[in-house]
Amino acid sequence: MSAVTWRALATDGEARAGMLSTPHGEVSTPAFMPVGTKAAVKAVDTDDLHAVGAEMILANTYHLMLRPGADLIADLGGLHEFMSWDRPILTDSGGFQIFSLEPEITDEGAVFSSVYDGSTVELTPEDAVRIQERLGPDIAMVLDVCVGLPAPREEVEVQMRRTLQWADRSLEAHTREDQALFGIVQGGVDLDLRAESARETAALGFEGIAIGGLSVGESAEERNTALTAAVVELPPDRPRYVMGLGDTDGLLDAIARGADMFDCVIPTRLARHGRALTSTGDFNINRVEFTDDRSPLDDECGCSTCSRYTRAYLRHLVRMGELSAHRLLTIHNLTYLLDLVAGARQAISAGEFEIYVAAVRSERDSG
RNA sequence: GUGGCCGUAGCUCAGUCUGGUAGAGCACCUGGUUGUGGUCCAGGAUGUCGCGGGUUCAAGUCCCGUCGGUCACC
Repeated sequence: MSAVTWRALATDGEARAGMLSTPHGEVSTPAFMPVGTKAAVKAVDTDDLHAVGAEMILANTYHLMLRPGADLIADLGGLHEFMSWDRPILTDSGGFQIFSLEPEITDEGAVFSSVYDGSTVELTPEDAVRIQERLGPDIAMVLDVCVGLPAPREEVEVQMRRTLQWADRSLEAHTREDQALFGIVQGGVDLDLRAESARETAALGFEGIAIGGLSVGESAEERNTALTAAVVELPPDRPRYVMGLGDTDGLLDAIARGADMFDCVIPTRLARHGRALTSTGDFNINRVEFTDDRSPLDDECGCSTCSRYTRAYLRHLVRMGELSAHRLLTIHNLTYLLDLVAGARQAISAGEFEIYVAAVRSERDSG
């Protein structure tokens, strides 16, 4: 019996709408997962997350193993109880930190210098699985090696094969039956490597498969062709998760190619930097033209920020460094992206996904 | 009243001794940020150098005067 299953509800071309079932409930797909690296989506709380329509969130193995530690979280009842979030959680394995923190990598694993105190931290694929079993998310990810692009083909190939080896070891180490383990496809923007990685990863029998190593420096076109090359090799009855992707065009492109799940720091990070995502394009609320603007961030948005506050007020909060600015903009940006994928789900079910994409882009480009 | 110090970008100031394309930090204006260190990065705009006169090829800088601020003393 699988911890996590996915079933299709509708398809439109390659795009698919479906339902992901997890130990902590169901998630409609395509789904966008806000990022809560340290067991917190920055600036908001779980009430806010429910209010903006988030059904599943993401946390991070590397950060949580260091602070406060996986054993402590396990003692306190696991991630869900620890952070008071009773819906599905997915944890990233620390693979992205292999990209962003540049640890020493061997066949055995990765050796980090802790970002908190500089101490040496080793993380093997087995460690990542064991730690995630302690943390207790609904979905755990295998430790992978995410390569920044552009990179030499040899480097991409070496790390893709290493990721496959690690995937195999991860499955071997995985014991919790109430937790799913997802494999991760690598291969950069090389179509043959992508296809091979996808085939081999799929053959290992994961309950779901992620496509990683994208949005790390390649062009949108390269990303899309790499995505297609991978997706066609994946089993149609398993969820497909594109890691780290979260700009409007990227999401629509990936959904059109059959992707089901996404996460990205864009909405939350940009919010803390004063940038608002809207149906007519994104902008920095700091701009002087908004000084006396009485309109909401987005006329079409129904979030609690847009229903109550003007651009002029939000600009003031951002400029003064008021903490509420982070929360209010984060609520709005998450609402925008979650509404975007909700619209995609609806359009797929109605057989109108292409029309939806055209409408979203047309409105954005007119604004 | 006498003496000292100060007056340069929106703000705080460097540059004056030893004349040679007017600067920095902050603030301001744009843009960037993709499996997160609330950062950071990259560009940009900004000046009657208090005012007047003099010396000089050339004055923010040297000289004279003057205005304003400030401190000390009487």
